[in-house]
This record gives sequence, C-alpha cells and structure tokens, in this order.
Amino acid sequence: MFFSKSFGYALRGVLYVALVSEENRRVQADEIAKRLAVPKHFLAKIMNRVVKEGILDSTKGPYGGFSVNGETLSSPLIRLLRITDGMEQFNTCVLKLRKCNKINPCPLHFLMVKNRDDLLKNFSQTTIADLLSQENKIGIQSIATV
Amino acid sequence: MFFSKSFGYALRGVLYVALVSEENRRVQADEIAKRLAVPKHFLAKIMNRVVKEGILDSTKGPYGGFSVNGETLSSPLIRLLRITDGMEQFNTCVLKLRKCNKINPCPLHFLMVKNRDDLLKNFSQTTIADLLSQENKIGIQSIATV
DNA sequence: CTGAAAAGAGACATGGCTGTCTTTTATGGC
DNA sequence: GCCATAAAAGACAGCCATGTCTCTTTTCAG
Repeated sequence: MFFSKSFGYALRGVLYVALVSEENRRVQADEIAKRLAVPKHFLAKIMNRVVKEGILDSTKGPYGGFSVNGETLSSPLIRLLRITDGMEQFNTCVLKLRKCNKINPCPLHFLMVKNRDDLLKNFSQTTIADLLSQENKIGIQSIATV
Repeated sequence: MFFSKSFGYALRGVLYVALVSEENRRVQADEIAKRLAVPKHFLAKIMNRVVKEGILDSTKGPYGGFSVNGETLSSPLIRLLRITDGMEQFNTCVLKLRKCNKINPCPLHFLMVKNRDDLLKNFSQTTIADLLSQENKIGIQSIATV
C-alpha cells in the first residue's frame, strides 16, 4: 500500500527490461507499455527519470530502447522509490507535526516508527536482483497480469 | 507516513475533544481549529463524518459543539482511518495488480504483507483511550504543536 | 544524405484531496 | 417567538498525480 502508481510502473518497467534483457536486446517503451498494460507516454516519463538516475540505459533511434546496465541488478528498491515518491514519507510525522520526534512524540510516534523503519530497511536491502531470484519464480506474468 | 491529512485532523480533533472533555464541556469547531492550527471548515467536515460514525456527539446552537460519548474512548484508530482514508490500502497490491495474492504473488507481495498486517493490527488494537494513557504523557501540546 | 524509428520534452485534460467561503438548519436563552 | 450561536451542507478554487497527445531530437539503415 501507500506508494504511487508511478513507483509501481517504475519497478515493473525495470523488472520487465531485466527479464527480457536475458535475451540480450533493447526493449521499447511501446512494448513495455503494451505488455504491462500501462499508459505509454506516462511510463516513458518515469523510465526517463530511471535512466537519468543511472538504473537503466536508453538509446534513441532505430533498434533503440531501454537496456540494463551495471547498476540495474544491484539497485535497491529505495532508489526507485526515491525517484518516484521521494523520501519525505520516511522522515515526517504521520500527523504532519513538524515538532514530532522521539523526545517530543506525537501520540502515534512510537506506534509508527518501528513499522516505518522496517519498511525502509526492506526497501534499502532488497535489490532488483533479489526480486528476480525469489523462490516463487518471478516471471513476466507476475508483473503483467493486471 | 502514508495517511491523508484528513486522518491526522480527525485523530487530533477527537483527542482534543477527549482531553478537554475531562472538564466536562462541549468544544466548538472554532476552538479546535484554533488550538490545533487546522483549517476550520475543512476540519468541520471531517468531524461531521466522525459524528455520523458515532465516535463523537455534536449539538448545534448556543452551548453546542462536540463532545465524547460512550464509544469515543474505546474506538480503535482503524475506525477513524476507515472514515478518512478507507480500507482499500490494506487489501490491494502495492503494484495495483488485481490478480496479486499469496498464490500468485507480485514481486513485492511477501515483502509488503507482513509490514502491512502489523500496521493493520496496531490500528485495530489501539484505541483512543490507549493513546491518552501512554506513558509519555499525551497532552494538548503533543497534538497542537505544528 | 535522407527517411524512419524511438526516446525526450512539453502542452493540456481530469480527478481527488485540500482548503475557503456562504448559506441553511437546529438549538438554547431571553 | 425572536435572536444569537454553532453545526451542517454546499459551491467553488488550487494543487498534485495521473493520463493523453503532439512536437522535437537523436540515431540507424540504406
């Protein structure tokens, strides 16, 4: 829960490229959008930011498209989340009280902080490669079936 | 993280009424809005839904305002969250894949499910009374200091 | 060098959450 | 009954995430 659609598109896009890159070819935004049932131009903008961040490569022109690079597989999920959603959610009070901290906690502070830190830890430690090598085989169907 | 401003307003509003109700009086939306530094009419709409849900009482006219009732203190946080944000976030896939479940999990399914269930459990078990009786004294300052 | 292919960039539309303001309804005191 | 008070209800504006569409730029093939 809790994350933007953009994050979902980014992750599914990267996973798709990584999966078909085992076939050692570039993947067009058009193909990704069709296979993942995602709006093409919106996806393209997100993929563009993923490329700028260095998690994927892209090439224009014929035979162009997106491809994995040396950073792709070792990128933790938090890198994608930072691109699409930012990190503010992990640093701000649930009740949006700026003065809330462990010294002056809001009523929900300690209720939330463990949960939030667990999630941040998961997203910091889990990489694209980890997702691809999960026991329950991750295949295209697991990111394409809307 | 993750919840709407409305939820924060609702919770802080209920807590404020509960706190000053120890003085056995009704509390006006105007006072709540001023003390919590929250937009009055927007708060009023949210409080209205809280009243409809039965978590608070309200009376119009002179000497009117909001007051606690028999359900207020024993209400779990999830009741407020359901009013303001709905429950969908606990039942839908992070990647918004409708077919995602433990039989056909998306790549993030098992990463998210424990975290989500922990949070849901916390919000289902923690009541308004629990928040008011936390060890670190919850006072008006802890919900008013923006 | 030219044309086609594909990413990149930007303008615009939509919907929901947030916020402001005005009007209506209900209530208590005189 | 009248008036003041306060919640309830509704109209409207702004912002942001999402989504659509068009135009520009880059690159490859021949």
